[in-house]
Amino acid sequence: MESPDMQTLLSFFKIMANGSRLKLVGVLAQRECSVEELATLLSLKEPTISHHLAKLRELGLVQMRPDRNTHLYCLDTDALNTLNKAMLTSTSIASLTDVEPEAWEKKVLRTYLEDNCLKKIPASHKKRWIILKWLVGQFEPDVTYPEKAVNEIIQQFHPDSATLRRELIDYQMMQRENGVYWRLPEIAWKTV
Amino acid sequence: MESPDMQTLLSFFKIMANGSRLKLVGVLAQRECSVEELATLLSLKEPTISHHLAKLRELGLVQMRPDRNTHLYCLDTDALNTLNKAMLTSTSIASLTDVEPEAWEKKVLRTYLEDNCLKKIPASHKKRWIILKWLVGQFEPDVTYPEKAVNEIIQQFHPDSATLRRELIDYQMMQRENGVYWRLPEIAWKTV
DNA sequence: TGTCTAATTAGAAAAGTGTCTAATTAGAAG
DNA sequence: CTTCTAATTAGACACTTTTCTAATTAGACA
Repeated sequence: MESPDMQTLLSFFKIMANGSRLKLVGVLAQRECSVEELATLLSLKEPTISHHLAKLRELGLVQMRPDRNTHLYCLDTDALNTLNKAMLTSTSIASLTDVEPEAWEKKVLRTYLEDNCLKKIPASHKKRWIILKWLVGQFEPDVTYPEKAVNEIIQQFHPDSATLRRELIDYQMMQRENGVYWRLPEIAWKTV
Repeated sequence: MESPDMQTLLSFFKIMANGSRLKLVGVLAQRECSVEELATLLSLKEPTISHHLAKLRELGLVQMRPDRNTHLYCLDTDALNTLNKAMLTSTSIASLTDVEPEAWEKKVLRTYLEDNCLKKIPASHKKRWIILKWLVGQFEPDVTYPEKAVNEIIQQFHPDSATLRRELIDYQMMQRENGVYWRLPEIAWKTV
């Protein structure tokens, strides 16, 4: 099924997000009306009605046909139903969003790393998790490192290797046994 | 089925009629996020995100739970689906509109009648139809009137009884045969 | 307890929107 | 052809909304 793009959906909401236009749609769902008649029904001036009708027409929601000396407007029920149906299921909404999903992690890394060195250990849990994720990436998988090697690698980036080493264990990104350390698969890490 | 009232529907549209909020919904449909994270993803400042989230919360579309030192927001998918479904079928829209359906006719009558007299015969088709509808109401149903009587009745309201009499026939609100006139049932009238 | 961090609130500037009046256009009817 | 009517367009004004910065609050952690 074809799902509407972000822009169409947004236009639809913007057009409908107005009491007067909503009333217009309501009246026109029931019968054809001239601009003058609509103006009377809604207690607004003709130009205001024209303006709203033009917006509704942008989306193809109403149609106009000339009749004698008036313009008769009516609702295009099919167009309304199409827009309405195609509209938001939570799944289709999700697919609309084209934000860079890793923007957040990148920003945290940019904030805390400079010249490939860790400026500071983040205080907050989530940020620390991201930094540790990056740090554990400095170790090869399926390789065991004696503690000394671990410290040396960490110290390339930050002097406090003791804290960071302990945190890697804490977050279950690495494991220690018999004095040697190794990387754990991502599936084992503590969730953020 | 319960259908939403005009006000709820309008609020819903207003809340959704904004690109930033639409993106927020999109992101939160996929996963929980903190305010700071959302700000990064959308390239906006935290207060702006807070502001939008507050609006989404008004409608119950998102929920918040505190976690460590952050607030995690997520989409209430059920609420979204409920609002979405309950929303506009063209029939439910029609039922929302509480405009006085006869406001138009009343206004035309008010415009052309004064002290129970017809100030002027409307030029336009639709308005003339409304005036004639009122005029024909001055005759009893199932009664035949000779032409002289018809003229006298019409002249109570307007001097040009000839034109108005002819129009009543034209619009098929009255019929004439063998020099007498009578009202036709509304079903027979020419449609406006 | 005090410090730090994330979130919220307050308030202001800028952009957008709804409605009006006045002017113009298009078309019907004499 | 001219006149009249309904609709539209143009332009102005008020109100609302979005976003920002600065200030405040609430809560975690040392």
